[in-house]
Amino acid sequence: MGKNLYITTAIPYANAKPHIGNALDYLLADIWSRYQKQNGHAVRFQVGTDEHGNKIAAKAAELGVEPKAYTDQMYGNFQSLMNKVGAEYTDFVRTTDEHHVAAVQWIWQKLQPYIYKGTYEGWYCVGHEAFFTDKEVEATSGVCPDHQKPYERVSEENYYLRASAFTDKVREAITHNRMQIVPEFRKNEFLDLIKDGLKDVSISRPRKHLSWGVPVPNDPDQVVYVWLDALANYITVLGYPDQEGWREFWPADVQVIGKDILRFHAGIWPPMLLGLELSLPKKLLVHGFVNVGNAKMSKSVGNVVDPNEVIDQYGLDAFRYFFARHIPTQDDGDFTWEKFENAYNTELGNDLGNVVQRVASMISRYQAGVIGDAPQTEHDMKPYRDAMYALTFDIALDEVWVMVRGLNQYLETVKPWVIAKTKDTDADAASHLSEVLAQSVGTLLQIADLLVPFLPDTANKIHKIFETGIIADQQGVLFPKIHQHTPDPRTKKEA
RNA sequence: CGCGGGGUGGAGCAGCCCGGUAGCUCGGAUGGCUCAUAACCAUCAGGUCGCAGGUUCAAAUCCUGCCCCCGCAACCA
Repeated sequence: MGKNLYITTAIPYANAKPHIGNALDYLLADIWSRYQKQNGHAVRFQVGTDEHGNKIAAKAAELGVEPKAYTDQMYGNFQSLMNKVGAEYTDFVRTTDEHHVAAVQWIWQKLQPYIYKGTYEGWYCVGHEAFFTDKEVEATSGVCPDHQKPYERVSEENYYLRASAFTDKVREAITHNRMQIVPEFRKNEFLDLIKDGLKDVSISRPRKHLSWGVPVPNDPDQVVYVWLDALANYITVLGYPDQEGWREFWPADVQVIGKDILRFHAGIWPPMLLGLELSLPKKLLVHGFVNVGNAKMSKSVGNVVDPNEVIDQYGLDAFRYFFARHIPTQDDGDFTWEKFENAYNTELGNDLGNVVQRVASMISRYQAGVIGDAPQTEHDMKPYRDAMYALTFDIALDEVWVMVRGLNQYLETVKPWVIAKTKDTDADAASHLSEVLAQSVGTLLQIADLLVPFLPDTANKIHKIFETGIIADQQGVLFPKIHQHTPDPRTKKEA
């Protein structure tokens, strides 16, 4: 058995419905997790929701309920999305969990040597109850466009975390990949960002400006800033600091995040960990955004794609397939219904589904469903394994499809249907045919193994069909054609 | 002069580091086959490899200048 592994996903802010970006987090983490489990490792897989902060409080007030009551009804949306994308998570954390809150306060105490009180000064809008950057203030000529009031110069007392003290250690860890930022260009971006050193970060707010959050220990006027609170989830969910077991899983092997939150995970999180005398995570996997028709997804444009809709129409495995292979693991990707449906029909249907069908069908027809001995096939798995290790899941799937194509080409070369014509009169032909078909089954079973992390249901179905040595009854074909968004070739001919 | 990535046949990409047949997937055309989900297999379609120079026997690949696009730079998944 392998060692214990730990993977995390960003915890989304629970003030909105989950979207495709969240789904991507869960999917990538789940692929990695299933792959590791397949290879005999024990994997702990964290997910959760971030439930503190002004936006939550404001939304709750708007609805006339308590903040906690509000998040109680919101977090389930995320949980159901995780389940819907098939994420086999092991731990679900809410930042309003009692243990998490207590642990954050414990962490605050432990970090005391690196915490000091300072003054934050900036442009404040009373209507927003929030500070604005110089740039924003300048762009609006000093007047808040939403409230038609001038920004006020306000200073407030904050606690600060002395992140600057850890600049050298953090930079060194990133540079030498002890905390590896994947992909490399994100690493370089971040190193450039901190070339003048890490900045100390404000980690609290006066209660009058932030009412809904973890109270700062021993200071009733201050509330813990949400990022410190949120980042801590990765260890509190393991039971840190008081429950047994967390040491077996920390440091995390992979932390999956979106590109927008890299600087918190590379600039605040490591100083926190170092202050707590904990190891840094081994890898940060930074994925990009999903565009729709090359445009940014946004509610106002109305081009938001709901992952639930995709899954409901095409099935879970089709969803996982497209977002794993056609949205590059480490960069932005593009979704359109046409692209999706094309990939579904051609790659899943014509390539994979069809080749499974044709092999199964030949065995049923020529050998009454008896497979014979499926030999261990000897395809080169290294490119696939390398891609998985490099966290380029899209490339790994490319490799699987090389095998799928290869099998179709193999069949075309040996022509089992030709051999079958003489098998009744030629004993050699019969055994040759059996050998060829068994060989094909061997390849399909291997393909199924490689698909386990990506298309668990499909992999399982393929196994079911062939594993007993006799072709099982098939419940229809694997990926039946769907033409909702693309022309149907069967009707096109008539035109 | 902020840092970085990129401009390759209709679309999306690889190749460039280690110069010398321009490759892959999808789409299109033709042919083959009939085991299969109107599928599969083969071949072809001939693209100034952003522009202009330079180095070289030879450059998509190295050097210089220019044009254009994008990411980060700013608490946008």
